Amino acid sequence: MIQIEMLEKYDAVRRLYKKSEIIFEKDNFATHYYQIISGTVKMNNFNDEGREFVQGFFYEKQCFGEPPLFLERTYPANAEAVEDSELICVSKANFLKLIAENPAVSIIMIENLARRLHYKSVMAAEISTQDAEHRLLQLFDYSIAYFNFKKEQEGFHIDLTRQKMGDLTGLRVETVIRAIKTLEKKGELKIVNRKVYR
Amino acid sequence: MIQIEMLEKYDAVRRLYKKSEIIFEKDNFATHYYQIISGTVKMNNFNDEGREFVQGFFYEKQCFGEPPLFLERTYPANAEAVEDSELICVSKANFLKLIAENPAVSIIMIENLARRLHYKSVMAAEISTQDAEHRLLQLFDYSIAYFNFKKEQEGFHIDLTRQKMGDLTGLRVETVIRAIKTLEKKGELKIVNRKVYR
DNA sequence: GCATCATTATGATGTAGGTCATAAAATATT
DNA sequence: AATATTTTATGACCTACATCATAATGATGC
Repeated sequence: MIQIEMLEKYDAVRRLYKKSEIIFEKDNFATHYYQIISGTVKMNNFNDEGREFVQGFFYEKQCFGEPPLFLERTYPANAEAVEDSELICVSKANFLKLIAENPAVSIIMIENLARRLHYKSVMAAEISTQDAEHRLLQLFDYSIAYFNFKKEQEGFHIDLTRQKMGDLTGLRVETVIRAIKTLEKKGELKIVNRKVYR
Repeated sequence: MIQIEMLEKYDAVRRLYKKSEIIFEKDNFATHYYQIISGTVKMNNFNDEGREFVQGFFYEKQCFGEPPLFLERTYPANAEAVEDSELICVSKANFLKLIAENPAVSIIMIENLARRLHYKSVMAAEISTQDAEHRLLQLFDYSIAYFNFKKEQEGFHIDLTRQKMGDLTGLRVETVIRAIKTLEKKGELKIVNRKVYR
């Protein structure tokens, strides 16, 4: 999102996080801006029974967890490294200074927040009123547009495990497995070698 | 959000919308920035069976539907006047010009988007993994902080009909009615004269 | 090359919340 | 004041998805 050179002018610090390491936790106050240099990060919530819901996955060059920096609020979810990852972070004060001093960055930040809000609006409507199959198709079509899924012979390869699909749609693995099989029969997608193509 | 005088410098136009009138529809391209002078607006989606999901209610001085203006995307939901309302709107081109020329407005826009993204993150996790009672309590607590609900003797008056509570949480009216009665028994809220207090 | 763990898979059973029907109370409209 | 509409309410029944059990397949590590 933001140029690394720019972040470095505001005393950015690099740090390595190991797979499964927690970056920040729900209900804590936001103290830093985080951007991914390499690796993958997910933001998630757990309900009272320990069931996980994934707010989203974040990849190289993307930032995450900024909203609370702009509000007097805590994080709405946890952030965890999905694989070994290198992050670059800037303190809240420096980050707000960076934004204030660089209007061009504000615009980037607006576009970024707008994109995420758009995704959440679409998925919120799906999750609350649509059935399992519909939710999954929506997730796939959205993921194709947002993540860097590759077009192969069979179509776009939806590079997510059944479990992750469930975590992103609020469904259980078994339901996902059954739903995508039905969708295959209906011709909405293809399953080749256990991989899902749309 | 944005000062009316500022909007007028960019050729803002005022317009009255009658109760139930549609302001814009899902899947259309965004052409204007909208801000409420008076009245109430809701953004909603309908699933295949015509069931409604309310993305949010918007009141005086608030704006809505900006994300697609910053992206090359269509609206993720419809916007409808809940009561007779007066809106002020600015064309997309003028709005982007306004943002570019007024860095202070960018910051306001960032805070605004951040707040809505925060709300959606909290509700997404609730809706996808938590039970009816939990979802409703979360909605109430969030609404108290965001909307202008008043503190009365019995507590904060949750000024939403059962139907609206359902539309915002993806639950049916009957489920809402039953859940809030159980919550009253559990002492989580009070119901006096059919009004809900928390 | 074997052990461990993650992922995909399938069947049986359970349950929260949806659906449908019906009605009383409150509010809006004429 | 009479009528229509909306909101709150309750009971009976139904269904989509969750849960639990069990296993085969594939990936990762030592």
